[in-house]
Amino acid sequence: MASDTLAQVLRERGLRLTAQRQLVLEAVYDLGHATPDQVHCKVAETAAGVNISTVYRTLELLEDIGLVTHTHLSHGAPTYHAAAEEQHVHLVCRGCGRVDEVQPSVLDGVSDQLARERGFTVDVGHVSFFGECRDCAGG
Amino acid sequence: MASDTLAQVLRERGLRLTAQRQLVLEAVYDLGHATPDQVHCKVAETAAGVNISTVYRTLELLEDIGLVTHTHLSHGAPTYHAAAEEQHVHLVCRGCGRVDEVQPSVLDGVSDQLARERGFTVDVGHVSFFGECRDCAGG
DNA sequence: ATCCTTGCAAATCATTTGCATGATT
DNA sequence: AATCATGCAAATGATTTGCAAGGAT
Repeated sequence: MASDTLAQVLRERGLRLTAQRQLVLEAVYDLGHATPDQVHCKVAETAAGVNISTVYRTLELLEDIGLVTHTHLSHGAPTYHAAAEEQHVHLVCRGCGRVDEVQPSVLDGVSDQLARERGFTVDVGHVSFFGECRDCAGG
Repeated sequence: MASDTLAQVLRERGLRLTAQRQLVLEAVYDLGHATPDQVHCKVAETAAGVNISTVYRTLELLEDIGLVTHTHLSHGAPTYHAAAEEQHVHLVCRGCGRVDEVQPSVLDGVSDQLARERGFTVDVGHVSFFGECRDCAGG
């Protein structure tokens, strides 16, 4: 279970396991992709008193620890998601705002080419494509 | 010249040509990729009194008009660049922060594949890859 | 008992907006 | 002269931080 990992990693660092930290981590797992504010709302469903600044601090901590990652979709809003799911590419639809995911292998060709021609190593875990999804294109 | 286009487009809309608007547009051309703040600094080199809110308003206007575009690189900072150069892919180095550019044609394979398999139309003018450039990888 | 975490409030930072003054057409 | 644009300052929204009180080990 995820909370076991959390407890363990925290202990290794001499940090403490708290209800807030468990809730924030669960919220990230549940939501898939979420902004700090959305995480805060989700957490509030269970524990209304949790402060937004605690959410920020906890997300930062969880990212440090390696349990979550964040990306910047659309207009600069940071969205957090579980680190285990890191290896994917985001497809963000400008029409409906939906965030879809695809295998990072779609980038194999590009990343090879960029490595060869530019010496640039692409971080395939942090790629987002903006555009229009099938539904929005059809309508 | 660019300012001719600016004057012309403004006139068509019943808007006015001002020194500030010319300066902001020039700054965007000069800087290549720049945040509102960087544009403001550049403009200040010539006209110290220009207000930051004027820069924001002007960038928005220039984007409306179609002379500049903006993208979100790295941690959510919006960067503006000339619309004429829109068709390129950004390579953002996490090491040194440098922003390089490549032809959007590197994405031909991926965008074809996503269109076929997902029905997703990639906006190739707004793609950024994060990673490590040759210099940073070597050191 | 120690010292990490939290909540609260204030501080910051980026961006936006209202309004009176000043500039462009 | 008629409006549009600007500067200024205050408002806003997001995120960060200081600090004292509370909680985990």
